[in-house]
Amino acid sequence: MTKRSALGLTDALVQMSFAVMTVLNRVAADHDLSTTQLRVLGILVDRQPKMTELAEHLGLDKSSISGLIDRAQARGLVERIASPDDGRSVHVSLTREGHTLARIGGQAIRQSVATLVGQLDVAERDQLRELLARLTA
Amino acid sequence: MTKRSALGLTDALVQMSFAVMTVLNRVAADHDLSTTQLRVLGILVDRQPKMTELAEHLGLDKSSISGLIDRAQARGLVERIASPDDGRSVHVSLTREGHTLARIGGQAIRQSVATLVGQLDVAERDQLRELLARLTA
DNA sequence: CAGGGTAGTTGGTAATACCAACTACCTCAA
DNA sequence: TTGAGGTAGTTGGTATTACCAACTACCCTG
Repeated sequence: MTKRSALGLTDALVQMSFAVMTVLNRVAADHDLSTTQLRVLGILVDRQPKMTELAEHLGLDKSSISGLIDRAQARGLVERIASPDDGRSVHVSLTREGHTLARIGGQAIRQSVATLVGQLDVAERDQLRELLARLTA
Repeated sequence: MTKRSALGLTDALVQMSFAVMTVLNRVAADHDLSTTQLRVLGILVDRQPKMTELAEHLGLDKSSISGLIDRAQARGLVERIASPDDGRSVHVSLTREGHTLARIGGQAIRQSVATLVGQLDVAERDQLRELLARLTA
């Protein structure tokens, strides 16, 4: 039975996740963003999804996206672009400023998370990366 | 090689954390709780901290705790207990119902997270658990 | 025993996220 | 081709979360 290690693994994963979320939260707050907004920026770096696609990606209701994008747009971070194919659809796209902030935020996250994993040597990090990659696959 | 793994580790950790938070969120919602409330229950399982200690533990402002505990108390999940030592302090304690919900929630989390790590075999889980344990240490 | 510090609450604000209802648009079938 | 039904997004209303600043009640020290 794997019961003992399974229990410990869950706790470790949850604890780890809170640590990561704390980092994300802090990085976001440093730039006057919420974690969700920072996440949106990260998503938009290489995509211009429709509102609904963004909602699915984030696991949020589409009505939550409207306000989120409203605020980001008011700050000049994103643009709404009418779909040429479908008069109902709106694509969301980073502005130049949004791209800059996404890049800065990404760097800050990488740096902070790097601190988190600083305990591990290179081989262990590689091991961890591979194990995690297997999970999300 | 090195560059790819360095970038990939952060991304994998962040993605994993969102996956875990989604699980926690869903489990909490299943019992009409927020993630924070579920977390509070988890903390209180083996402690009766003061409000301020709880705030520190959660990384929240003490004023945020008041409302949180207000709502949990209104639902009969926790009790405020005046400190015998200090007339200003209040200890927070799970009620019997709160304990039950904490236990049920913990099981649900373990089960859902177990699904997340289902891709890994026993040896890999053990490896992952050890690596994560190293991080939080 | 007065003055300064600490614990917790209150009030006010903004953001997040939900649901339900709505508008505008699209598509398909009669 | 037109109208019925579905889809995309917004709006309005509500609850929660979390913050800060101001407040009350209490503790401790000089």
